[in-house]
Amino acid sequence: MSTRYNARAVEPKWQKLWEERGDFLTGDGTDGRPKYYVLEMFPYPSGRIHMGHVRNYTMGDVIARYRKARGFNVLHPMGWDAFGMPAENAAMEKNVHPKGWTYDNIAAMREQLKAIGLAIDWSREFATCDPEYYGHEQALFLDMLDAGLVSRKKSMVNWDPVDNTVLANEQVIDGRGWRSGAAVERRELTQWFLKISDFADELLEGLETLDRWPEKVRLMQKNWIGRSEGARVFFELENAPGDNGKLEIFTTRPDTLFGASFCALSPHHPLTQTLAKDNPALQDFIRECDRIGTSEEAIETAEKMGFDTGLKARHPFIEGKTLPVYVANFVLMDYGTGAIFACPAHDQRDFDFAKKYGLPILPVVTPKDRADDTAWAEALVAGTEAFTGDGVAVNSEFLNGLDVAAAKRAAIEKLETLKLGEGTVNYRLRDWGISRQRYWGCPIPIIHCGSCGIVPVPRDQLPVVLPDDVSFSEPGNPLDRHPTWKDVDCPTCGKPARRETDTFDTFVDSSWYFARFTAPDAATPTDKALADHWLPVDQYIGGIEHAILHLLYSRFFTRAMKTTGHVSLDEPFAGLFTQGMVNHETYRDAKGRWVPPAEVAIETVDGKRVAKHIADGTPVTIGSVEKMSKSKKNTVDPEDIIAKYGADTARWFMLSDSPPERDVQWTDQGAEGAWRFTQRLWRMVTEKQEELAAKGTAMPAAFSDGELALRRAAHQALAAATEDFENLRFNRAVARVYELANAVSGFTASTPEGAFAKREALEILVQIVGPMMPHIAEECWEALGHGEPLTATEWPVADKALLVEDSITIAVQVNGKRRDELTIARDADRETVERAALALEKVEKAIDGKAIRKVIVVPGKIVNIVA
RNA sequence: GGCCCCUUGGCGAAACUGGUAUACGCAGCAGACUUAAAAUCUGCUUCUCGAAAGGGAGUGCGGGUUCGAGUCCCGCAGGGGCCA
Repeated sequence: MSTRYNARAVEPKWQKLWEERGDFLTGDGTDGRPKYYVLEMFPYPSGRIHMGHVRNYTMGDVIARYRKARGFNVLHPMGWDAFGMPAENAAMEKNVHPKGWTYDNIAAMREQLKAIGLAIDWSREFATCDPEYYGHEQALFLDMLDAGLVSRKKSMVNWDPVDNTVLANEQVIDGRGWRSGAAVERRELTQWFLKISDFADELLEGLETLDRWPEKVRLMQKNWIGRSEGARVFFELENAPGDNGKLEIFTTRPDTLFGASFCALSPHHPLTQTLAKDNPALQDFIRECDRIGTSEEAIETAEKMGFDTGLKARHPFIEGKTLPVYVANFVLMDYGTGAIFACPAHDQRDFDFAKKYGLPILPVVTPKDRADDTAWAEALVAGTEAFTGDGVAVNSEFLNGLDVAAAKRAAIEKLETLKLGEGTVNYRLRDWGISRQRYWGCPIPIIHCGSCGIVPVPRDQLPVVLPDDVSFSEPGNPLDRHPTWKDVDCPTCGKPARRETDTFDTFVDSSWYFARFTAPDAATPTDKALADHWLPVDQYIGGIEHAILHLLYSRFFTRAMKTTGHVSLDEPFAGLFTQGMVNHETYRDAKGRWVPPAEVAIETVDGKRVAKHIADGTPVTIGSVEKMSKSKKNTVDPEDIIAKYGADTARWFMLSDSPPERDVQWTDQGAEGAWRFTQRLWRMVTEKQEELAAKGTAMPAAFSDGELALRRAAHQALAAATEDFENLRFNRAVARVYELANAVSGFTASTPEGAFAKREALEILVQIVGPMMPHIAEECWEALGHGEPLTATEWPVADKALLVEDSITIAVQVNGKRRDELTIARDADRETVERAALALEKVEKAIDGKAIRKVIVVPGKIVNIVA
């Protein structure tokens, strides 16, 4: 009955059957099975899936199918992160409506995802641009507003003067808008904020409980939150205008106050703004600073610049000493208080600044072993680097002799006594600005009334729906330009008022979708009982690029939803897995243009790989291996691969070779290899079926050595692969499959016992393959005579008795060097093992008559003879 | 600059808790089958000396701990990430 395995015919057959049977529909969770929620980060509907999606969703699918077979009630949903700029760009470039473009893309991508054969409950699907979904999001926002978790304040933004829109920092490239190319300006805008910083400590402490998250991600979030202990210090100003008698600064190094040589204000500090009013030179300076952009990195790497305000600040500890006050470009308004005192000897930025403007550098901390070393201090002042390490305070009156930590405490104590400051904790984490001046996003449900001020849209009027009749012919926000949409009567006083025309940052949409999946049709944002049943997500899978923003926002949102009564937990994702990227070689033609892999033919000439154009044979240069990207054209289209080899092959290749957290390189040979294995598996099951015992044959009482070896191989592979699935080590599970397949291939059944062993091994093989290549596994399962699909079949259990060998082979070392090996009964005692080891000819030769000083016997592992 | 991670054959990689380094795959080589090719099957494939038997070296580099180190510790180099 052996024919070639035809994936193109077989895969749709099983996909149809699973759907008809409703195999992947999740009930309400009340059937008594333990729950398991597996989720992959939902895709942006760009219109086409890419290999990264295939890898991501295949991993989640293996987990979903494996858990289902293990008796869990699995929730594995799919949806669309459907708001965002690309839809508006398409509208501008191709004259299509964002809505139509998005839903068309969703339809196309849904079909592509379905072709991968994912075990997904499609009945729960939604898109974040569905008015139903974003209406609930608006309700959540209003709940948060009521709970005091929302604020409205002015903040600095990157403003693109051509597109008339705010840009995120990552959309500013070399100071220019990524789309328009216009020089980006810093502007102060009034925006809506979610008070994530209220949760800074909680989000930090919560990281400790996430023991199934990668250490790397937890560390990144910890750094991002950036908790630092320090002090606020009030400097009295001698000649400040108006009521600006005190300057409040934040410092993490109050121990270096005696080394202070100047104070510095952010260009956006209120005092700076006051001073600038009648100082054109300062106005020019501020403008120059603004040209650098808003990112910390840009500001850090820019050359230090300062402007002397002429103000003098009184030193809190030193009677009669005053410090000049500068405006400096490296001081951030958003961090601390927007003002600092500078100790050049012990801070690199202060040091660079002091050198440039000829300000004093006074070392007040020295390394512990250099306490009296004036030469060291002179060298520091003359050099180029500040000393930021731990040490001992000097030239600091009451702090002298204390180490940095003790000096900090003493300095804070003194400041508090003098009422000139206090110890405080500062966070790098800032509140989350969620206003975007864009059309394709969730409208912020607020009405601005001339009399009543800011009025929330009444809940019975939700959702505030985006208007369809908008134009993209000119830049700016189409909502703002719409002739009638923003005109509305004030819900409170009834007078004409105006809708908020900003929409939410799309990260808001993705901060709670995992909760909505637990009850996608609920009339409220969540059905609390169901959310509490299904959450947290047991295994979340996605790219490392979301290590901070999406994951931190979701953790915050979950807490905010708990505060507002929508869920009962703090941490939404119990387990997190960050998968690596899919890479491919790059190719360029003679003119340096990128060439897609599909247009390149590769041959081996004299052992070297040589590439040329398929079309005309012109030479192509093989470049480095990089992440698949449109710009480098080194992409492989999953649709092409599925059309050529089938989904199982693509899935198998994505799981083999590289560990899932690491990058994987797509190669044609690798894909060929995966395809060859599908064919081999099919042949193993369908050829020589006369060697197989009938289905359901009772286990014989005894087996020959060879038969027992095959049974052992099967059960050992099963036990190992089971553990690999538990730990998401898919590449190792793949290796187990190959090992077992090799064992089956090398076995010929010539007895009834052998026939039993071969069927047993083949069935186990197919079952291990099942979660990874579900279609061919079903086809094999059917060919083995099973009427019930594999999808509805329980995971097999390995026979423990077959996992241990009676006799084992251990290495025998002499002086730590392996000389021979020894096969001996598993339960042999130490003496027996030692005697057998010493009797080995090679061992005797290696000992060479020397006296044996010690024999180390580790049962089941090794013998080491020290001579 | 600080913190963190990584470095194993020609390549992707495996090695449980410190115990036979290189499983499994790819590529390559040789052979079988075939009129031929493809497909398939069998064998070989860390380096090195050797006809072989057998020996020596070997997990980026240099040290250390240990009976024993890919694995633990210290230093260095290269690559990557995050923060500055």
